[in-house]
Amino acid sequence: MDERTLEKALARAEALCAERGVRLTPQRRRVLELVCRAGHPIGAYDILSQIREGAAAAPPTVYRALDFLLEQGLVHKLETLHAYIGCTHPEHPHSSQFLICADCGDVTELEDESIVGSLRTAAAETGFKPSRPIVEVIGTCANCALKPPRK
Amino acid sequence: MDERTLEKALARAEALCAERGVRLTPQRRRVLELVCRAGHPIGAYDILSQIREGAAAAPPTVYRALDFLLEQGLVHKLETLHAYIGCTHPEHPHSSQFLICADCGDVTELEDESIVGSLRTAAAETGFKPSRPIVEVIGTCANCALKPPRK
DNA sequence: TTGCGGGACGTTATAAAGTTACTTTTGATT
DNA sequence: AATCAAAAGTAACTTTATAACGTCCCGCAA
Ligand SMILES: [Zn+2]
Ligand SMILES: [Zn+2]
Ligand SMILES: [Zn+2]
Ligand SMILES: [Zn+2]
Repeated sequence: MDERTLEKALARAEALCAERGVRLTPQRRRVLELVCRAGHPIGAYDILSQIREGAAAAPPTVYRALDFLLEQGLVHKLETLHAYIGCTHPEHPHSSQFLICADCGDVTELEDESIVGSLRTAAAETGFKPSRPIVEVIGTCANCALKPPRK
Repeated sequence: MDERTLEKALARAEALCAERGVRLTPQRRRVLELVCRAGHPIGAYDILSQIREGAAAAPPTVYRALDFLLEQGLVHKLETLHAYIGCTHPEHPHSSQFLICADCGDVTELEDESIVGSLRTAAAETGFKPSRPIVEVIGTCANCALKPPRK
């Protein structure tokens, strides 16, 4: 994520948190910044080591900030990667889907109504009430499909 | 999984592996048995501790067996639970979806064409080539929706 | 028969991800 | 100023997974 986009994302997060009456503390803001700046999924311990460049810190510091950011929908967790990524449209709560390129590591966040719809329908048929649908598709992105695999 | 079903599942696994020219060794068979017997998602270290009741064993023993069983499509991994479950229809390779009850822990394996279709369509729109679609829906199963939450 | 060569397994150690429990600080409210 | 809860600091620990290397066993070729 470039500097310009980052600024906007952080400003938007500030505004959202203010609106919701929750505190985007400096720590939380810092973690959000690191997640966004990475531009790709980043692990909790990667975040931690970057934080440690400026100050002492331990795992709970990062995990607490991530918990907050996840609750507020400002970041998402990619379960298959054990990594976190900034949300591209945090304004409204949503259930999104991720396309994860196994070659270059790029991730695309989708919000596809037809996927959500088919999930809902299938669940309803068995009487299941979904609360958190996880959809992570591993594969090859358009870019990487064109060129020989990296390495 | 009851004893009767278990027998059948193991026999089916034997047959499949023979057909494919791969070896369902005693270790692998034992791990498959433990996964199936559990009847619900079971962690690698739970499997390990059960194996240890009979003999010395270390994590790689279990993970290697699981890798084999995953490759052969005899078990699935639930990424959100870090746990493994027997496949209900291992005859043909497939990409399935899981409904995971957060209350009772029960998991239903679906093979829903409309979900797969909508995933394929959405991916195709961005030029993404899916190889491993992960779909795990956390929620409440029909049974648990009826009665007050456990605990 | 002997000597590969590869797959399966044993063993030790370590990495990576996440949590618990308890203390201290901070900041808003009264 | 006193109070209280949310946030952050800190140390230890648990859980999940992998790396690295050695051994055994079996099929097959020389
Ligand atoms: Zn999002
Ligand atoms: Zn790519
Ligand atoms: Zn299956
Ligand atoms: Zn249930």
